[in-house]
Amino acid sequence: MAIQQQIQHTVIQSLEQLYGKAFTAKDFQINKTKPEFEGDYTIVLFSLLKPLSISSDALGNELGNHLLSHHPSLFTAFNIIKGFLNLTVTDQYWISVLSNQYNSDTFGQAQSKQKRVMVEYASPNTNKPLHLGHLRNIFLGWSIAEIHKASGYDTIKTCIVNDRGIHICKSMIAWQRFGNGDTPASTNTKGDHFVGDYYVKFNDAYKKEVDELVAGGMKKEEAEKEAPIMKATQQMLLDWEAGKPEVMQLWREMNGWVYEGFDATYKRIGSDFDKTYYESNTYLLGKETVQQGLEKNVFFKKEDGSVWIDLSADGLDEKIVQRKDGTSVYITQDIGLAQQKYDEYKIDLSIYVIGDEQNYHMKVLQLICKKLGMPYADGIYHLSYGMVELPSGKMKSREGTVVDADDLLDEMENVARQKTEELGKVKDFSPVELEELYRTLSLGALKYYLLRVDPKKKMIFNPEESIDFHGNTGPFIQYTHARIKSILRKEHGTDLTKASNSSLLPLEKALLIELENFTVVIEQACTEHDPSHLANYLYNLAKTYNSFYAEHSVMNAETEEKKQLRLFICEFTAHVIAKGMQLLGIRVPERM
RNA sequence: GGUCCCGUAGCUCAGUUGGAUAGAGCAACAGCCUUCUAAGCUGUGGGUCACACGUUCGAAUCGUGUCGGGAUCACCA
Repeated sequence: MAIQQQIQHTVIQSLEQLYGKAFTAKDFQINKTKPEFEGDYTIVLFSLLKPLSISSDALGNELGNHLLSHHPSLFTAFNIIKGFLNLTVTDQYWISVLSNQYNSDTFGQAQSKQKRVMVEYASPNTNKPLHLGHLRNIFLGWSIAEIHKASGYDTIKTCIVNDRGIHICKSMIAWQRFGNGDTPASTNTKGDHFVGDYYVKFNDAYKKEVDELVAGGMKKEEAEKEAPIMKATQQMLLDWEAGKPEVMQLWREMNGWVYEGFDATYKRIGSDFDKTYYESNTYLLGKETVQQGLEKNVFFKKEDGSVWIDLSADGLDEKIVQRKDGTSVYITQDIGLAQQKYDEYKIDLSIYVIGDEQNYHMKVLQLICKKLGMPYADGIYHLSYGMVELPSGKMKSREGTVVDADDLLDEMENVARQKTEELGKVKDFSPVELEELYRTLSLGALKYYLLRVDPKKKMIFNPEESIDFHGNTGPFIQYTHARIKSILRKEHGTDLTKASNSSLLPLEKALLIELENFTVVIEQACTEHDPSHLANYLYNLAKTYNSFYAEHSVMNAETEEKKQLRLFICEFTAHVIAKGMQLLGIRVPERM
């Protein structure tokens, strides 16, 4: 049990015994004691004064003494300052944390909750390569899945690929017209970039045609509809829907190129999926649901045959769920897919990692599922994240200011190489080991940069700062790990019993307090769907360790007992850093 | 216009189930490598927590309003 919970229990017990009144954890607050005061944890007494009609000094003294005399192994001292009861936890308790937890590989892995969660993330289009925004999405999705796993959930990572529609036909038409039979292989181009280029070519050609029509006297609006290339694209969509063989073949081939490109990027960033859904398979889903909804009177039909739901009672608008021609709209497909996910995996929770521009849409989706009485409705959670902007403003594909994922990864790796060479610490590494290290460091920097901030906030991506390897960064934490490992290559802790009676220096204790908190942080990151808590925790842990490292020698400790104690603290810290970083999708090197 | 999100140091961000004198990093300046990795450590300066009012013993945190930024309100996906 975590220390804060233990304190809570003991306080509730003591209050019951002292005053015969039953309190719950909600009736008072326990905080970590501020560093300028003596003590480890603080009970805020104010909320208890009225129900007990007692002064804060009297309560503090009685409670403090009671706690000390009844739990001598837990508490060693207390003081009261202005209504705050500061408790000092015994060194023996912290050392026991070390001896109990250190050896178990399962520290940081909660027991199974017997629940299954599905995390959907990435969700790319097959007409554009992945960009910086996708990276934030993918890193968040991957991490939140890992965090749930560590919290005891069964997890399924999934991806819905937007592989059909008018926009996909655009790149197909452009390739037919301008491709000259080129392929990614023949041009030595990564498949997703290859196809993305034709999407751009389409837009160029389209704009040219529109301009020509306008120059010929047509109105812009009309020209945009009448442009021959657009008409051809619309025809192609119809042909696709009709399953015309040559269109299907081209579609499959071009999407295949894109998937090869995506897979290379996924592999590079260490991401994968257990299950991939394709919109071409799901876009017709949801029709039965519409029927059910009509029968249940959740939906209603207008004169023209279109089907709607009225959400005005919930503060939203009327929303269409089926067109008058009987086809599904976006929301209907999502309802259908939600049902399919549930049918296939019997999931308890379904997390959607999607940008915050879809907040309204996801709210509607969940509300409709609820109104339809779907058992999975309450388990839907939209992990909404803000846009990634550049210091110069928003990324705009039309203005060519989109930060391409592959380019960015290349650049990050170059910086990692350059910095590593400057420091010259790993000259004995083989070329393969060096490449591995550059990848570990550059990805660590990028992932940490994108994960350390609250997902729901939009963030500024500053190319120079994100590439920084100092301060609050991934490489700082990785470096701390490598430093510890360097010590541990010399010697490991062997005997903690010798140290069990020794007293702890402030920095030793500070480290143990933070280490003990690891599982609490994982749980918090899980329930709040927010990996940034974990990222900031790891940074603070690494900082504390580095202070400790600068202040106290491990190998030349004052006594053999101290040396053993510190070796164990080092191993425990390295373990927590490695495990915690893994939950963020970041690897830690042995040397750097 | 309706709804939702955001506004904390020059910059990027923590801190928000109400708690003590609001914290980090970057940038600037000053120190620390004959001892375990200086991608590190220590210190200095830097704040009207957008603003106003309210609730409270106590507000960056809760409420109302105002200002500023963003998203969304399609028979697009």
